[in-house]
Amino acid sequence: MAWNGRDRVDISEVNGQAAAVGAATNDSGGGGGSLAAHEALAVVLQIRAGELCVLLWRRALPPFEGAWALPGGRLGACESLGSSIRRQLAQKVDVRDLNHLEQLETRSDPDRDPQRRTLATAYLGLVPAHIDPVVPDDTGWHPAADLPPMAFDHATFVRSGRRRLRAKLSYTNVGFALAPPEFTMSELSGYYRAALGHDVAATNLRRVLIRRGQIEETGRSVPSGRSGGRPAALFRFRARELEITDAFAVLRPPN
Amino acid sequence: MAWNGRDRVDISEVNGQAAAVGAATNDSGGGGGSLAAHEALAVVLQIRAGELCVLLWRRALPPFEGAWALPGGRLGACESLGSSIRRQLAQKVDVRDLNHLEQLETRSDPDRDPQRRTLATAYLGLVPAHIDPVVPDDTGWHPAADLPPMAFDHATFVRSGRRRLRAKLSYTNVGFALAPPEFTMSELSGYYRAALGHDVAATNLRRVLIRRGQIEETGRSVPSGRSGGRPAALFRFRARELEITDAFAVLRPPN
DNA sequence: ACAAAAGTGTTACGGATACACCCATGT
DNA sequence: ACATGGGTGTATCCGTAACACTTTTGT
Repeated sequence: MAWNGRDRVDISEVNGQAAAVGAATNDSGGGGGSLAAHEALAVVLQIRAGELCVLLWRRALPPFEGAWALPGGRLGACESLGSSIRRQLAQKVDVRDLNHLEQLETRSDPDRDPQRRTLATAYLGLVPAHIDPVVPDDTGWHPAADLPPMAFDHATFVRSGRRRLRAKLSYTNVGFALAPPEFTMSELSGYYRAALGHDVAATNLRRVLIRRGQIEETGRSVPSGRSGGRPAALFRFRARELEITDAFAVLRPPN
Repeated sequence: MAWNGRDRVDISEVNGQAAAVGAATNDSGGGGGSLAAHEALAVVLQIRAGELCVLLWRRALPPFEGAWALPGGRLGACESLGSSIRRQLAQKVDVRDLNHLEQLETRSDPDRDPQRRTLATAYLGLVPAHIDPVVPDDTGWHPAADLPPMAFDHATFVRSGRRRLRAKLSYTNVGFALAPPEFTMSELSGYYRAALGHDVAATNLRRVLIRRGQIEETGRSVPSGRSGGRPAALFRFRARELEITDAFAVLRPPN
């Protein structure tokens, strides 16, 4: 079946002049469109004690009483989703030192919240390893690989964030968002190991990241520990913004 | 500053029992949260005449009168964003033969729509090259690399969709969504060339895709044209669902 | 026979991994 | 001296790009 005139008016009503009057009332009914609650959530990840952890808070009230949930909450009337999640992380869990924040995805299943229709847009936030934010009592870090019982569809957001981080570690410089300002190569390979879930040889990691221009030597080094060993050189990431350093290696343009 | 009790109640109000009564009224005001209009949009791409094209319709009314816009519209009360955009593409522009549909991103800038607060979630839809949907008069295909004047932030969604397609061509089997059920290797390399924006040698493309198990020979071939030449073998994609066929080649697990 | 288009074989090369070996320090 | 951990050099391997060559058809 082809398009009919009436449907197209739909679009004009939304973005056009017609929407200016009475929009809030005539929308809530049928298929024409509805106003829905919208919340911003964050999958905040940090490497803690050699393990990739996610920040969760424990719900005290139903639904999902006692289950763990992602920090976040309702979108304000005059803010974007990005600034909303930044504000809420700062206010509610005292997380201000995100080195990186990016949008993950939006879930819209009508039944995802049993109480009322709520859309949720999740963000991936990364906290560098040297920061230890003071979080509320009901809030804590949990291994991202071994989640406690989670509320709503929040577990799927966490898995999505983990996947995103793992993928980006291999073709971008996101590492900067996991590491402190300066680090040794064995520390860095520890962060990579925790995030990727498998061993990463420090010696080759160094070459890969230097070849790509992601890291550089600071010139300084840390003294060796009590068991001896050569002092480790200190490195830093050259950029503090996300960059794609290894655009896909296949189907690349001819010379 | 650390968390204070009042803020946390926010979250509970949203997802908890407190929200059951009076939510629609007490939300629209301050920073506590608001109900917003939400629309689903689609960046529908197809290779047409050797060029990557996007489906747009021309706005007849302000705002952005005369500018081109992505198809889509308001989210219905009882549908998810994915089913909403499928419905609207079928109803409004008669596009039913999407081989692939995936979410791109959600934009929430309060000023993105000058008339009223509207969030938009864009999807990437791919139509195979052998289909020619009957679209309304005000709707047409435009080269994705050379967009006409676009309404709202829609141009940024198109660029985002193009980037996504290009990236996924190199590490997934999305090609299946651009190509007809059967194709010759030179046809396929034409689709890749159009989508990637640079030459793709058919001879190597074949080896790459066969090595990865993406395509296989059908056993049949097409007769050569009037200018002669060896008949071309016909291939097909082995899967019709998105698969990651080349997980990132670096920082891979040790043997 | 010749031109045209498809397909195959072979080489070259870029980039990563693996691993042996060398360096700097503490005890 | 020797143990310990960091750093360098080098061999190897994997997969793709490039390109010459062969195959199959039409005129």
